[in-house]
Amino acid sequence: MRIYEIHHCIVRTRFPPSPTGFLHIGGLRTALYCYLIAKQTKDSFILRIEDTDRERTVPGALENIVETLYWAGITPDEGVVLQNSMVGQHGPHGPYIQSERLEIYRKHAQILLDTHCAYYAFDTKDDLEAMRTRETAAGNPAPKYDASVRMRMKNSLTMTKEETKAKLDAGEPYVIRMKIPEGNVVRFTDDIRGNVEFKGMEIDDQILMKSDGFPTYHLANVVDDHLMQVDLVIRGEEWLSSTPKHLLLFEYFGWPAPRYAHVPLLLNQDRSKLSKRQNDVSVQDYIDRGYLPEAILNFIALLGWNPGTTQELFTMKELIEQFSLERVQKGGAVFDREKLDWFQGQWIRKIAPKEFADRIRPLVAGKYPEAENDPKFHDRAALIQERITFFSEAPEMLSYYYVDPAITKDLLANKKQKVTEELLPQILAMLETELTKIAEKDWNPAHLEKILRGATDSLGLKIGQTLWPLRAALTGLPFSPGAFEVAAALGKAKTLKRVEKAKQVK
RNA sequence: GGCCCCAUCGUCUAUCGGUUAGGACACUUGGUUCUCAUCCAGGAAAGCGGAGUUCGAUUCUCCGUGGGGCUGCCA
Repeated sequence: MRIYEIHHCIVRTRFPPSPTGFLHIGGLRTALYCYLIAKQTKDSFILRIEDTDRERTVPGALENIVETLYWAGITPDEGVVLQNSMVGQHGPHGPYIQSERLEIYRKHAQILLDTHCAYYAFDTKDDLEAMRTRETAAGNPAPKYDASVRMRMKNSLTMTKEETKAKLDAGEPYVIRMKIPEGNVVRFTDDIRGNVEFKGMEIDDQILMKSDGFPTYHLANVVDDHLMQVDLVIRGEEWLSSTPKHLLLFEYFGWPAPRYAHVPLLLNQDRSKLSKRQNDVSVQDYIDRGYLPEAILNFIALLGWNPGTTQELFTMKELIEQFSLERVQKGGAVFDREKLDWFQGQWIRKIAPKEFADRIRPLVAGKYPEAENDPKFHDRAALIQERITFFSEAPEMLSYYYVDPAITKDLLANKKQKVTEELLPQILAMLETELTKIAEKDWNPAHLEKILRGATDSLGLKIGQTLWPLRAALTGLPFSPGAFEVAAALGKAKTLKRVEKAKQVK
């Protein structure tokens, strides 16, 4: 049971990745869902960069994230955008990169300090580690910096105002922690999970400002979502248990909280959280392997969401029309490469023939320069479009147009086709004489078929027995488009030359 | 350990108390002018366990069990 009917109201959403690596496939799905909801309600999709962890920020990650989003067609209306292929920012609530908003966070942390919702803490990492060791030894299995230990640590709640001020003035490093009231019960309605209740939950005195002057996710996220007027937060399930902290922060500031929707995680085959060890996790990996954005989008949209109908293939436009949080699954979804490949095959076949040819031509020409100016390239490409799943398979599938294939006896003779080595000379001889008789103007699949069928019949053979050696002689491949098509496309001269060559194979 | 979330074919999922539990991928059988692919037709394949509510539970409740997440001066 869902409380919100989200279809008819306007919803601003945001996707806030951390530039700690290339865009993650799970992140792409979250971004897609955010984008779909915003577009569905004709509102804005914001891209914000959360680079508050300076140690984990990796160079180039930000660019990759933005470019990959554009590759997928998930284009932000506001925030970090691409302007003339360069990363830029756009919108009235900027900057949209958190490291450029430090002053804003500092100011808001001060508000919390002033209202006694937060306090300074001077404990060093060693102090904290010692505390954890001590508490664990005392039988506390999960020590926290909460009310139970807070009063024994070095912070502005245990020190006098003068002591605190002296430490601050002396430039001693400090963090700002969020003060958590005791014994609260937090309830909220998640747009995917319904009512979520944290009973008797112990929230820790979360650090809001780190000693390096950067905010943590919790502070920055809440402040930005409010300032950027985000209506709906769609994020991964790993954030579900920290939502009470965020809700409390909104309460401290006196701001209305946005709605939340926690999407289930993507899983490995063994149902653990999708990991690098077992899968390609960055979208870049899939781009490099040649997956189409349409295939990736279609596949991940359906990992955790379903339309309620038997439709499997979706364009972005259809996803925008049909997507709804109500139909998002609560449980995690295993990432199944085989199904992804099926979508890839479906989408590669949907490409217009001309575009398909234009896409594969550079690849083929890279290996066989002749293809560059081949006037018949489009016809050749058309024959393989439904035979390949990736563009990268094209060069091999078209190789025999540009180079004479290596032909082996093992390929020419084929048990399954009842082509024995003894029969081979007879078949090849027949092919040569019959093909020689055909006039250039009649050199087309239909006529070739008519002649070859007739000749095969009169030899008392089955059509497969003549066509297999022909196709093998022409392509040198165990599989390819049909013999008639290939012969027609190759032309009479080349065809005869290869049949001739096949006769020489020992 | 604590807190939280989740649970239908191998996988992604439909089902909003009554169905021969449906579809898709993968698998498999057969067909489609020769191979491969496409396409078409068919097959095998599922409600974690136990109580309860109900005339009737996959569906509602509870308890187990299992899986996952969080429990950082990471997000």
